[in-house]
Formats: sequence, C-alpha cells, structure tokens
Amino acid sequence: MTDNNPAVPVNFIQNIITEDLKNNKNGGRVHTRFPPEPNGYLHIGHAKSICLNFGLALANAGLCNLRFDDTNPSKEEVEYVESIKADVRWLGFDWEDRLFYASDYFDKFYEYAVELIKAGKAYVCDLSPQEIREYRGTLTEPGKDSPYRTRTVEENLDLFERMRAGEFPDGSRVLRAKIDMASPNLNLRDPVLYRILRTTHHRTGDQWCIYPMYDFAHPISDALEGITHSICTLEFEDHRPLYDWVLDNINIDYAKDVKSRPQQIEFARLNLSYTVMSKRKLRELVEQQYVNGWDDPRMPTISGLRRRGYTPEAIRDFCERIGVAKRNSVVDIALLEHCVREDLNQRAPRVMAVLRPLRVIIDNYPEGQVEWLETDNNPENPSMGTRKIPFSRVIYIEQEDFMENPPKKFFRLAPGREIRLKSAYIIKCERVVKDEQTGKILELHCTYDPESKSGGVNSGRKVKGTSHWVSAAHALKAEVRLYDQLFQVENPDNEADGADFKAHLNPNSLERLTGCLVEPSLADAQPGNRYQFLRQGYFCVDPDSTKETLVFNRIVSLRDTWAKIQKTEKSG
RNA sequence: UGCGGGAUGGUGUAGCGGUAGCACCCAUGACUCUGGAUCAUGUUGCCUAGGUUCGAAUCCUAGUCCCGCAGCCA
Repeated sequence: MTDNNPAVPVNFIQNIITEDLKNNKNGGRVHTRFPPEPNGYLHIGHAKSICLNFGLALANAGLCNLRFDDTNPSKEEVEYVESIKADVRWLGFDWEDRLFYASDYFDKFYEYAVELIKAGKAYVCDLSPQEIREYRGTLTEPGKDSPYRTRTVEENLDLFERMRAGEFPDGSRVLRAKIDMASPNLNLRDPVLYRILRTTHHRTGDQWCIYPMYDFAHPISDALEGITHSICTLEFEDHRPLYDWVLDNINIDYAKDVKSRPQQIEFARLNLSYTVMSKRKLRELVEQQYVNGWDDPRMPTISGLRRRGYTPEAIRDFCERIGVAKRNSVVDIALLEHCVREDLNQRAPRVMAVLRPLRVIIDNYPEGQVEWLETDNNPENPSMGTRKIPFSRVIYIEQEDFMENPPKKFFRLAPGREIRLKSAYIIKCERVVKDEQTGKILELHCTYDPESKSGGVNSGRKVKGTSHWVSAAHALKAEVRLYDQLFQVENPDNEADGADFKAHLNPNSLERLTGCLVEPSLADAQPGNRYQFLRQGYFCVDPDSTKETLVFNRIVSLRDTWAKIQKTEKSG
C-alpha cells in the first residue's frame, strides 16, 4: 500500500513496518511513541524523531504517544515538560489523549522488580559505584560476580523493600539484574535496575526515594502502552539485548508473546553542519550566556527556530528530505535553509525595507507630492492581492545599491546611471553628496523619468537593475537582527584539534541593525508575522517588537547571485 | 586480542542480480520591474582486493576505515 504512495517516504523502518503489516504482526497494529526526557529543550534532531514516530503512525493508520521519560528527577523539570509539549504541538503533531509519563508507572516498575527478585533474576547489591565499575571488567576483559549476587530471594526482597522505605542512604545499594558478568556486551553485566536517590520528583514529589533506570523502565513502559515499534537512536543498539531481556522476564500481556511485543529499532540521529546538537552543549551555551536563552534565534532548538521564523511546514519537509538510515551523517544546513525559502516563497508577503539607508533626493519630483503606487503582495501567488505604497521626493535606497566606481557586473545605481525603483519610476543618479571631512557618501541627487511609472503606458523601458526603496516621510523605523551560523566550522563537535566546541563560536553570529526603515504597511505587523523583504530575505517579527520600534529577525537571506559573483572575483 | 553497528558524487538518501536514481550544493544558459522565483543543461559516486555469474553497489571470501559501548544518565 505504501509502495504506490509517494507521500509516504520509504526508509528501512517503514520497510520493517510494511513487512510486519503483511505478516499481521501485532495484529496489524502500529503504535509508536516519542519519549523525551524533560531535561532540556527540544532541538531539530528531536524534530527528526518526532516526525518519524508521529509520521510513521500517521502513514500506517497507527498511533503515536507522547511519553516523558522522567526517571531521573535530579535532571528534570516541569519547565521542560511544558516546552516540549508546546514544541511538539507547534510542529503539528497530536498525541490526543495519549500523554504519558514513565513516572505514571513507578508502582508497576516496582512490582516487576519484585517479580524479578522472586524469580531469582535480580538482587540487591551493596557495592559502591566505584566497586561496581571495577567488578564490571573492561571492554576486553570479563567482569566478576558481585559478592552480593548470591543473596537469597528473601533477603533481596527484604532489602529492596527497605530501600524503598528509605532505610538506606543514597548510593549505598542498588538493585541489579542477574544476567552475566562475563557477557561481551557490557550492558548485560548485571546492569543496575534501581538506585536510591532522594530528590523531589517534578510529578511524584517525595513519594519515592528509589528510581528505576532507563534500561528497566523503557521496555516496560513500551509494553504497558502497547508500543509495537520502539524507535530510538544508534547508541542504544547495544542495549537492545537488555531491552529484550526485560521483556522476556516480566509478565505483561504485550511482552509475553515475542510476536507482538515491542521491537526496538535504532536509527542515526541528526547532525547539522555549523551547529551542535547535544543537549549538554546547548545547555552550556544558554547557561554561560553565549546565547540569549533556549529560544535564541541562532539556536537549533525548536523554540529557537520558531522565534527565528522557521515554519513547522519547513521543518517537517526538511525532516522528510533528510531520510532515515543507520549511518552517521552530517546534513548540510543549506538544506534546512532551502526548505524555509521554498515554503516562504509561496506564502510570505513581499514588502520593502531598507536595512542600511542611503538618502536619495529626486530633484525633478514635485515637492510635497505623494503618489500611492500599487504593487504585488506576492508575485508567486496573485491571490494574495496588491497594496499601495507611498512614493515621494525623498526616498531611501540600500547603501549597497549604489557604487561610485562600479565594477563590470554591477547593475545598480552609479553616477550617471539609471535603475528602476521597484513598482515606481526609473531614476538617474546626477550628483553624489559627500562629507567633506570623511568622504563618506551622505546622499544622492537624482532625477526621475515621469514616463517610466510602473504599470503606465510607457513603462516598458528596460534598465538593468531594480532596487527596493522606502519613502522618507512615510517609512517606519525598525531594528533588524541578522543572523549567521553560530559556529565558524562545519563540525564544531569535532574536538580532535583539542579545542572546546565553544572555541569555534562565530563572534559575528548576530548583527543588530538599528537604523532600518520599512514601508508603512508594516505598522500593524505582529510578532510571528513573516515577510519577504524584497531582494533581501525572509524576516519575522520578533516578540521584542513594540509599536515604537519594530524588531525583525532575518530567517534566511534570499539566494544572492551578486554576492557570489563578488566573492569569486575577490578570491579569484 | 571484546561486543554491536556502518561504508553509494561535495552533502543527504534510493537501489535488494539486469543501463546507479532523487534532493540539496555547485556551475552554465534562458527568463525576470526581486541579481529572488521559475525553466533548461552540466560536473562529480558504489571503501579495497579477490571470487561466483552472461551480468555484482547488490551474493561469497579476506581486508581497510569510521562510529558506539566500561553512569547508580537517557
């Protein structure tokens, strides 16, 4: 069924599901889950997982749960829970009534642990963390049995109960699975199932002083929820035998039958060029104030991308295009940028904004006259209509649209040369006024060709360049924040050169322009509104924006052929 | 000298014995009242060595390289 449907991207996990469906595995059910730990904000890498899990469910008439993996209260907070919910929703996915927490199952985990103890498959171990490490052996040498491994069931039961009752200090004892200290897979060398931890949990408060480990809690949570395909990242590959061991040794309907139990499947996490993706590193950037919070528009977090102006559609499209596989890779950030451009090209209204203004006086245009000229809101989408923009004798154009001594391929304004002002007139540069001291260009005096008015009968005359502009008397002041990559190198994670990832931070990742001027139609622009500033890029109104000063974030620039020409000529 | 994974253009991803495809990037041209968009064209690839086969990215053998694993984190 999916074979003929191009809307369903095929990847090796979909292939597994297709096969399972064919064999009526799990009774034809497909049930996935997105299981974040609420210990930080979600990033674009999580978006890949969210799109995968929810997308697979959607594509196969299945369900996807949102489940918080909150088994370690020392790192987790409600703030993160709330942000994660908001981010998943914003991305466009709906868990309906299936919002779960691993902490919902604390009682059950405890019962299953008791069950394991009774079956002689788990024991309380008094070794210190240090000793446990030593007994574990190394990658090449087997471990050795803990002296507590042979405790009786009764003793283990008693001790575990007292662990729960709070009789022992933090870290003094753990519950361990009794598997095989000589296993070549370290995860099977009697892994810890429960530890003593006196930390207030964000949901269960001080009800518990013992908490289950991921390896114990996760397979049980999956089984309890009837998850069929438990998708996680590559580093858990080695944990799969333990995942299966837990399911093999507990008594849950969904875990009993090997044919209908959750199956763990691993895929490669997303890496993006010029950024970092680990929560630890992102937190470091936030806490040490290299950026202004988790939602700093330079961050690869969902909240950062949202504030920057990325659309959920663009992010979903991106996640679909990058594919799903088992090989580690680094996706070019240019693909993400392409996805927003493509989305916004269709839907963002065009508007004129001058970032670095250069004053232009049109000497032969009547003083005091104002013409309201009609212009397209989006030439890609005529249904978005037109609007009127004011034109008058004094206008501003972009500083970089004028050069006193232009190189060959420069099509814009220069002394004696003409350009078309978008949706207005052709003007000619007659005179350059400079500061006598500094030589800085202060303003231009131009003349316009009254016959050349856009849309007019004689407007057909061609000139090479077209510039955007704003009327001086009508323009609104704005601040514009231009962003560049947060890091200067493609792979800041690579610490092979001995440098900390922060050494690669781009000192110019944020440039604030405060003297910008935008057309008056933007007066009512609301935070979150996105526009294409003609010839420059896509911009989004920032929440910092006020009635007095509009604040825009540059989402992404337009592709810039001229910039490329300049670059190659400089380097060539 | 352990175990588990993975190697397809610059990047990402298909291909499951029958002409190596798609997307991004890059380049060239057309068009353009956005040097945008659009359209057309193009460069670049199966880790290595053997083998099986009429035919191998795909199957077999032997290597090489890369990633992960020794938390009471997830």
